[in-house]
Amino acid sequence: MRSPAELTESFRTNGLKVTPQRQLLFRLMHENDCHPTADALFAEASAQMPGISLRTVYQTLTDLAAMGELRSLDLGTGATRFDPNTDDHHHVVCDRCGDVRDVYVSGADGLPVDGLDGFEVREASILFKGVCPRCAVGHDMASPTSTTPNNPAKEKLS
Amino acid sequence: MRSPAELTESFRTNGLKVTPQRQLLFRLMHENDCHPTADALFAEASAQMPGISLRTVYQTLTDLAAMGELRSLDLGTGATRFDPNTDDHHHVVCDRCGDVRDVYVSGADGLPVDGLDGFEVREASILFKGVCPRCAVGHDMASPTSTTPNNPAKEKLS
DNA sequence: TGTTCGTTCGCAAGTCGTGCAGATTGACAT
DNA sequence: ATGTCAATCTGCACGACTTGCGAACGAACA
Ligand SMILES: [Mn+2]
Ligand SMILES: [Mn+2]
Ligand SMILES: [Zn+2]
Ligand SMILES: [Zn+2]
Repeated sequence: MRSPAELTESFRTNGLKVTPQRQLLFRLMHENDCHPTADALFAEASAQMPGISLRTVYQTLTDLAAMGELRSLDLGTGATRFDPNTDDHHHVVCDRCGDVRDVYVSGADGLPVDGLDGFEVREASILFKGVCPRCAVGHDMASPTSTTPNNPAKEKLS
Repeated sequence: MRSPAELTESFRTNGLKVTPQRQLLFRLMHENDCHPTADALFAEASAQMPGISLRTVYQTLTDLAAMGELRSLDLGTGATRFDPNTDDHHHVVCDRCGDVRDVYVSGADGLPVDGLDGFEVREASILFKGVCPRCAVGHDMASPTSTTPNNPAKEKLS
């Protein structure tokens, strides 16, 4: 997502007003990497701007998504999540705590897909579900003396 | 999903009762390939059994999913869809009409995934979005004299 | 045929998101 | 600086989807 200054510029040149509420959300989303829900952003925003309405948070996020400044995600966790990262990437979500992280899958394009006879595909998203490192602590059946030495950077799918 | 007879057997041996409502849903789901919502199944069921409740449809589908007899899917189309196909497969959904089809992606396992540091992945699902052949008719900007000769069996991702 | 406990049903309630309309205010011209 | 006007904000009601609850019901078995 672009910087608050760039968004301000862009909004004004498009006849859109730059309100304090919008500026606040520009700031809260910029460089945010935790895929917040509208409600979570409403909580953060309310701390800095008491009286801001949840309706406005929804409205602004929807607008930003429509402009392509951010992506709205349905990860099956109940509420829509908003993502300032507009790169071509995918997600992994923790079953236990709902934490979401970005993942990058190389070579996904070009895989043979059987069954889409005639379907004109416009978008493909990959969603991983599992358990995050924090939630895994003390909950798995691994040997008691050693945590599984997970490769911190690269693993294989499934 | 297993046959109504097999499910009946399985239910009874597990101390679960085989009610007319359940038998009907066994039949409606068996060999169903259109990924219906609870409400759609409720409509079908009501035709054959007036008075059956939507609550019971939800209950039975949830139970079957918990037993692994079917899968419940959140494809971002609003309502949960229920899938008697328990194979390892994925889905493509039409943006316009919501139609869903099964797709099989080979080689998805083994793709290098960057960013899941420590996440223990238990499941990976791929969701394609696009336009189905029926909805594409007369709505695209293709040359007017020829429909795009889509390969009917195999295409490449994205 | 009677007992029992799982099941069904109807309704209330919960979650998430949107429609609406009056009050507010940013942007710009005067 | 002030006025104008349309875009925006807010609060509330509403819609779609799903689940909680408890009384009535009925399948399974003796
Ligand atoms: Mn992301
Ligand atoms: Mn399927
Ligand atoms: Zn977690
Ligand atoms: Zn379609």
